[in-house]
Parts: sequence; C-alpha cells; structure tokens
Amino acid sequence: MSGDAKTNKLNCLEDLKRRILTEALEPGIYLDEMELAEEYGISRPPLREVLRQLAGEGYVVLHENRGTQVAPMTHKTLRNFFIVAPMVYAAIGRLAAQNATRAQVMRLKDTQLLFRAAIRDGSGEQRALMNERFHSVMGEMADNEFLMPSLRRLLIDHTRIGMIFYSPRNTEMADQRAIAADQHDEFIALVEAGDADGCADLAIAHWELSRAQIESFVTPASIFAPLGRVPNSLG
Amino acid sequence: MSGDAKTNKLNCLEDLKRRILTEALEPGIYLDEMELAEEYGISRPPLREVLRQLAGEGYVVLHENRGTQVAPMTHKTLRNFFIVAPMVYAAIGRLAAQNATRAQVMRLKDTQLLFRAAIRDGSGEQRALMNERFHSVMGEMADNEFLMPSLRRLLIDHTRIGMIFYSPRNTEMADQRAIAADQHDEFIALVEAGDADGCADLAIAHWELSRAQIESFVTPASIFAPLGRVPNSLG
DNA sequence: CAAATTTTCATTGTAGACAATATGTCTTCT
DNA sequence: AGAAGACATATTGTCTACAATGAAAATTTG
Repeated sequence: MSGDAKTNKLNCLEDLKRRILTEALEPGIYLDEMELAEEYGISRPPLREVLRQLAGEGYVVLHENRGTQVAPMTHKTLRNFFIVAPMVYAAIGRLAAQNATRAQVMRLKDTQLLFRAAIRDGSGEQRALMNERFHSVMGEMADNEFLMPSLRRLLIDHTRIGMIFYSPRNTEMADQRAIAADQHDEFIALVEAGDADGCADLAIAHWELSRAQIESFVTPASIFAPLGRVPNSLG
Repeated sequence: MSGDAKTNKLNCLEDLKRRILTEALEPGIYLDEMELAEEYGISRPPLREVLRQLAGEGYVVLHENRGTQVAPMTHKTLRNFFIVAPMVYAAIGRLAAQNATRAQVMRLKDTQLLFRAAIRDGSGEQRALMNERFHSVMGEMADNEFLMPSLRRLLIDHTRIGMIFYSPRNTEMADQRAIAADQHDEFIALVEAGDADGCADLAIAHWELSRAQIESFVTPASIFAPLGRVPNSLG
C-alpha cells in the first residue's frame, strides 16, 4: 500500500477502533495478524504493537498463542454497564464543566455539528462515532487521568450497544435521537457557563434517555395471541 | 539469560510493574529499550509489546520517536487522585461484597497474611506491593470490566504515593498501618458476609485514613522560630 | 566570539526470516 | 466403529538486521 509506515500504523490503530466501535468487526471474532498487516501496509511486529495497545484500552482481548479477539459482549456486559455508567458519566459532566478550556469547547461544538449532520443523513455508523467523539471530548475536558480509563471503556460498549439496535426509520427512536442532540447542545451551554451541578444533572438525564432506549429494545412489547389448537387429524 | 523467551517476557512485564510501583523506576524517567531487552533476556520487538501494554494500563507514557517514559506525577496528580479515589473505592467495595467468589476470598486472605508480614518486617516495598495486590483482588471480586480500568490506574499512583513518604520508624505512621491492616481484616469479614453497604462504608473509612496520612505528609507541622537579626557589622 | 548550520551518532521504528505452539485431520489400533 | 495418538498445517511468537528519526556536538560563518 502507499503512504509511509508511520502514517499506516496510525491509520491502522484508528481504523481498527472504528471497525470495532461500529461492529464492522463483531464482538468475539478473532483477528488474523497476517491479513490485517497486509491490509494496512505494515509488517506484523508493528501490527502486534497496535493490537497490544488496543488490548490495553479494552477494544480487544489477547489470548496467548491463540490470537487476538475483539472484546466479547457477555451476558454480564449490559448489567455491569448499567451499574457503572451513570456514576462515571455524572462525574465526567461535573468535572468537564469545572475544567474545560476554550479550545476544547470549540472541538465539542465542531463534533456536535457533525453529530447532527449524521442524524439528518441517517448514517448509523457516523452517528455512533460522532456521539462517541462528543463524550470523549467531554472526558478530555474533565482532565482527570484516573477517571478517563473507565470512561473510555464505557464508551466502547456504549457505542457498540447503540449500533446493535439502531434503526433509522423507527419514529420513536428518531425522536429520542433528536432529544439526545438537544441535550448535547445543553451540555455545551452548561460547560461554557461552568455550571458543574447542572452538567452533572444533565449527564444523568442523558443517561436515563439512553438507558430507556436500551431497555425498550431489550424488553420489547409482548405479543398476545391465542394458543394454536392441535390439528384434528392428529387428535 | 536463561529461561525460555515466553517466561522472560512475562517476567519482564511483572517486574517492570513492580519497579514502577515501588518507584525503583522513578516517575518521569525515560526507559532504554536495548538495555531493558538485554536485562530481561528478550529482543526489542517483544519488549516493545510489553511497553505498549504498560502504556495501555497507565504505567508508562509513549512518546513517538522519543522513547517510553514512566508515567510522571504532575502538580495535578494528587488533586485528581483525591477527587476520584473515594468514589471508585466505595463502588468497588460494594460490588466486591456482592460478587466475590470463594476462591477470591481465599486469595484475599492469603494476600492479607503477606501484607501483615510485610508490616512486621518493616519492608516498605513489600508492604506497598501487598497492599496493591489486596485492593487489586478486591477489584477482581467486583467483577466489573467498566470500573476496573480506573481502579487499576488509581492503584498505580496510590502505591507510588505511599512509597514516597513511607517511614518505618515513625510511630504515628506505624499506628496508621496497624489500623489499615485491621480494616483489611474487616473487609474480608464483610465480603464473606456479603454486606455491601458495610463494605462501601468501610472503603470510605479506609480511604479517609489514607487521605489523612497523605495530607499530614504534604502539609506537615510548621516551625515557629524568631527571625534572625542582621549582623551589626553590616548595619 | 556568538549564532547558525551541518554532521554525527545514539536510539527508536520496521521488515523479513525463523522457531514454537495449537488446532485439525488422518491413520491406526482395540 | 469409535477413540486415541501422531502427523501436517496454519498461525502466533521471536530474533537479527536494516532504515529513519531526533538530539547533540562540531564546524563554519557573520
């Protein structure tokens, strides 16, 4: 492939993250080192470095002598996610309002524009990625190296969960996306105003919206219909 | 060096963690790849993989084309640590009480014995490492992949901070270590009883003890003495 | 003599070839 | 026929050698 190795390696890292977040690489599948190295135009040693880094950030899991697996989603994942997410998101919101810089606010606004554009165009992937970036910038604003690791891990699975049940036509979900986008604008206003309490409260509200969306997908409305009768010929 | 490469690589990872946690490798210093590779009997590519992993876990920071730096402690570190630690420790305590397995409790007890032994023997390094391991096992008990990343990051700097002001002779600090050890035993009892609220409360108390210890070191008692007078010959 | 530029060299980054491990298949024996 | 074991193959893990980058020293020039 064209381009120098340095660029290719960085591109490889970014692109693998993108593919995992959008579930183009599905949870649980195993990656082929030779194949990926060839695809990104680098050799196996630097690719393996990239995979190690992805493992450190929770995107993949390394199995000794058995290859690299995209971080699986188990029966516990959603439960553990529900337990921790509101606490971390609220803390991030509070700290972001306290510590955000001008430059970071500008990046947040830029990301929000791209997020709204993705919602208009109905692109599920782009919407998911821009939402992830929005909250990632919020995390950078919080400027706390001890809280960031858990936020990063949460965003990986939050993004992947969001990809599972994205349906651009469903009007109810479209309404919820519109509300979420408005909440993002509120985040920007509160961060600029330095309103820590307001930002923490909004983080909870934003989480509740997402939680309701997930729950309504996991436990959809039941179908009530009479039981079928055994055919007479077999009775 | 002797031993197969696989063992050497694992040993390298573990030993580098140990050296960073005990500040044998001081915060901020740069590591020499060739030197370390030779020391652990492996070549540079696998060593670089180890360094990437350590970067992912927050032990070191990678600077492109400029080498690997042991994670520095800045003026913000302590502040950010104080903000997040109680929240995460309390959450870990609660979840540990809810989810601990028999095998994990046994490991916790084993670690606690080693911790007490280290306190008796006055070994600062061993005490720090066994304390880290105790809380690491608590983290495994919590069994939550979204909370663990921040706990791991907290434990790195908590351990390093603890190493800074360890003084085996100081009687006040010896008393505090004895209290901390007793609290560890309480942790074990509460986890075995499945007392989530109690375990969360104890986590806060345990944190307050540590916090007080850190603060008393950062802001020691002032010295009050009269100003010196300018010598007559110069007056 | 000071500042800027070039050159040198130590160190990081990468590539290709080799070794080791695990899985899957095929044979063989009961 | 079924199970156990050995072999073959594909994939991971590692090593040595080479390329590229950055920092520092030495030289040159105003």
